Amino acid sequence: MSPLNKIAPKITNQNQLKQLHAQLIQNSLHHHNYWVAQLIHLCTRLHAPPRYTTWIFHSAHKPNVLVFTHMLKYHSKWGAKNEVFTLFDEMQKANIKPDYFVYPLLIKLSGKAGISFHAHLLKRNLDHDKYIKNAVMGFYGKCGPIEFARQLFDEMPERTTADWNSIISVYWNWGNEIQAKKLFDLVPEKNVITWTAMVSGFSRTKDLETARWYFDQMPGKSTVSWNAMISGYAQNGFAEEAIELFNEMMSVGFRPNETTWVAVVSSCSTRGDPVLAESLVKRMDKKGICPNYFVKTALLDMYAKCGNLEMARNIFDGLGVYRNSVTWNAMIAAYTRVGDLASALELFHRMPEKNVISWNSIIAGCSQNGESAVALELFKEMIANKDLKPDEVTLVSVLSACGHLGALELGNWVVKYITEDKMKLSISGYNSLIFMYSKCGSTRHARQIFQEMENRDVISYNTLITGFAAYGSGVEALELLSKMKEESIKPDRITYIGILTACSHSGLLIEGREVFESIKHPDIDHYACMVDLYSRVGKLDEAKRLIYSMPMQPHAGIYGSLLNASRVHKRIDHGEFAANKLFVLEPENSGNYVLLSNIYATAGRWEDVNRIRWLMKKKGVKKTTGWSRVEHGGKIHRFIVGDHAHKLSEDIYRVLAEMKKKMRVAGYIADESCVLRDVEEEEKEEMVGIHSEKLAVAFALLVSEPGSIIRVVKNLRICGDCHLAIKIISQLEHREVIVRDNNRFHSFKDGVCSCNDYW
DNA sequence: CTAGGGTTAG
Repeated sequence: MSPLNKIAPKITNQNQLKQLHAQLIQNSLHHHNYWVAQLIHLCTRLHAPPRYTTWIFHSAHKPNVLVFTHMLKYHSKWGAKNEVFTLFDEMQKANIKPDYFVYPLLIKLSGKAGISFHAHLLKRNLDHDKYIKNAVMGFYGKCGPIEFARQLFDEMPERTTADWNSIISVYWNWGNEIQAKKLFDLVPEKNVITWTAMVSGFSRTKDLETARWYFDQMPGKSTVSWNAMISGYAQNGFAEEAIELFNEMMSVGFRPNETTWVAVVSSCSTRGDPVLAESLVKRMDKKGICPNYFVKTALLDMYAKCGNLEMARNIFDGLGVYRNSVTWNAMIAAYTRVGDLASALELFHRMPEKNVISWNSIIAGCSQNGESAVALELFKEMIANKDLKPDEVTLVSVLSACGHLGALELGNWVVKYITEDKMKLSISGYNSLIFMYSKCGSTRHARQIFQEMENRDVISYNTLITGFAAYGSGVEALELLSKMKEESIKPDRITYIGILTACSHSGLLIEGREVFESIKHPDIDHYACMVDLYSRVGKLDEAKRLIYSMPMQPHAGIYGSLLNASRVHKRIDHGEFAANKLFVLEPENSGNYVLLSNIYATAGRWEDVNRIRWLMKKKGVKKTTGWSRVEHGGKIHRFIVGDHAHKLSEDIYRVLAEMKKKMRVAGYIADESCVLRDVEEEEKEEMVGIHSEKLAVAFALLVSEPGSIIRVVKNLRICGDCHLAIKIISQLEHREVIVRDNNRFHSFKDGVCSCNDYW
């Protein structure tokens, strides 16, 4: 025996492995099957990269069973199915009979094809071997039917503790807590593994108290037992408990291994605390830990969540061949978290094997960063791929994007998908449905979903209340407030914002004031709602008094309410007050200048109109315009002022021209805003344009069924004359036109607008 | 060489 034999078991990192390899080459031993097998075994243990390991494998001239077996184990550890089966074919071609060690590996990896393996084994009479039986049991335990696994267990002539442990973990994998516990109580000789299985089982059902009970009762603990409990805490968001238990583990003298570090590092990610991150890294360095790729991925995520994107990217780049889908996903999520969609998308498109989580990360990332249209495009791309199945997480993001865009058609498609697939939704799934329907203007459906829910949380209530608020259904919103108190769900600050907005949009001054006074610690947004309420009902002096009495510095939204109400209620004094505050707070916002100038124009004060125009010019404020969007045929069409980009542009402008003609015949002036009188010709050119809403409406008229509802979505303040135009269109066409503006719905039918405070 | 612990998305 070579002295190298003594070195092999002591090898703990890849450098030592390479040294051993070099020595073998020097002694011309690297072709020997024994050493090839040894080296591959070490590669498996040390997570060596596939290229290196394959190279070692090929240095054997005539690989034997042992070499093949180790290579199979290596690939199966990486989950490389194709490689495993290719190797199995190669093995059969080389006329090497697979032995009792090979079949279990194959069965484990074969997925649904495991049944045919079982048949293959039965045919060859190989199914009596203990290991193979165990593997077959494991297969049925994993892929079902679970009864087959149980039958194999019951038929065993004698059962070792390992067999008991296997069947217990099968039940845990299927979430059958009752059977798992029943069997646990029957195990004649429980060992550490039996106990640890219970700890991890209860952790998976989020019952950490019971998990901890088993952990505490456990007669002898191993590192794995500690890991099970620490990971249980970490995965369920109990970062404090995980770290505390980790410290306890160290103090009673257990050595943490890589898995321990993964759990601890991920707890630190949950906390997002850079100081703790720093101290953990120091501790790891002091221990001289050589992190494997699991630890490195956890570290990547930790750095990303603690705000150090540069370090995260360093780890990502350094991982090289060890990058897997988890690494990519973590890095993509890191970019979307800070709003760097460009980098996230770039990585996403470069990523080799995208799984559901990759798609979910990028779709949610786009949706949360205001790129709802991109999110929906990506979703369509995702479902075009038949190998991928969107899950609830996907649909929550997609429904949210649908809501933001007012894409009811696609939203309904998602609902159909959920129904047809018999998908079981969690509370947040239902909440996203409420959100989608509310935002698309279907309060009836939103309410229906809300009523169908078995359990509701504060978000369910908030979403529906906010929906009612946008629709001006103040009474319904107030009813929900009392209903949630009945259900003993505590209203939070968002609830009160919703309620106050609802009161404000339906002119419920007394009720709103009552609610406002009941809020224990009103914050700036609650004051803003209250100012808005006073403003809208025309009590501008009260509004101004409230602004002065606020314990905090008012923000732009507060003066904005006052300014808008000053226009409606024709109060130049308050308008000037609010506008002057706004010119300081947000000098770039053109809307404020336009509003004040509109106020002057209505009063016929043309010098002041011109003064504001001049002020805008002097400050270099550009009039900003927003997109209007209309959904048709599951696609979002968006329009901007004077837009000619749409492929139906010509027809759209033709429809618009027809509309204008009809309007003129009906005695309306469609285009010119009253502000434009006495304004120089060149400026007039710039101001008029064709409003994006009008383009959107014209498009909708062009493509939609006669009599159908037209939904236009815009998130900026609408100018008065545009409302007028839409009003006229709805009158002439006998169509309902719904406009979402500033998160508020305005429904026009036969020339009547359902919102009462606008004119 | 069959049983317990690992990183990512809402």
